[in-house]
Amino acid sequence: MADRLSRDFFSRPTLTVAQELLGKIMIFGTSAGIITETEAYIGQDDPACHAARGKTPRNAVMFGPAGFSYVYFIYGMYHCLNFVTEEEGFPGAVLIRGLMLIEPSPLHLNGPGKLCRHLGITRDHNALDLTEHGTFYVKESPICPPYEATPRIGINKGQEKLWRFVIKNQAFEI
DNA sequence: ACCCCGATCGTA
DNA sequence: ACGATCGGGGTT
Repeated sequence: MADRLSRDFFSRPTLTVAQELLGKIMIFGTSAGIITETEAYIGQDDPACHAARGKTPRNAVMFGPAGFSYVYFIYGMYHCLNFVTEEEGFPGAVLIRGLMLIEPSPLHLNGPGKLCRHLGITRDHNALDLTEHGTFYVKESPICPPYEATPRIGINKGQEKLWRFVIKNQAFEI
C-alpha cells in the first residue's frame, strides 16, 4: 500500500505526530475511520506518561522504534490504543481518542475505551508494527483539518499542558 | 505479598 | 457525581 504512513512519519516529535494524525485514516481489519482526536504523552518529564518512571513490562514498546501499537488495559474494563513516536530509546506515544468510522458503517467512536471496545482491540494488538502489518495501519490523507488544543482528559498530573488535539468541526458528529 | 489507583464510561 | 472492575507497579 503506497499511501501507508511510514516509520519516518512516526519517528518525529510526539506533538507533531499527534497533530498530523488528525484527518488520517486508520485501518483495522475491515474497519476504516478518520482520526478525530489525539493526545500526546512524551517522555520521562511528562508526569502523565506511562514511561515517566522508566521502562516496565507494560510500557516497554514505548521505548522501541516508532510506528508500533501500544495497547494497555485500564480501569479493569477498557483498552486504550496508542501509536509509538520519537526516536528509538525515547518513550513517546499518541493516544487515539476519537475515530470517525466510515467503513463498514458510519459511526463516531468518541473516547479511547469505546473505540477499542467497538473495534475489538485488546492487549493482543499491543506491539504490532503498523508499518508492516497487513490489516492494521494508518493511511495518508489529503485532509488537513483545523483543530484545537486542550488539556488532556482524565489525568491528575500534567494538566497544564495543552496536549489534546481535536478536529474542530463538530458537525462531524453522527 | 499487598495495596492503591488509574490516559474510562454509563448511569444518577 | 459516582460506582464498576482489575492489572500494574511501587512499596513492605
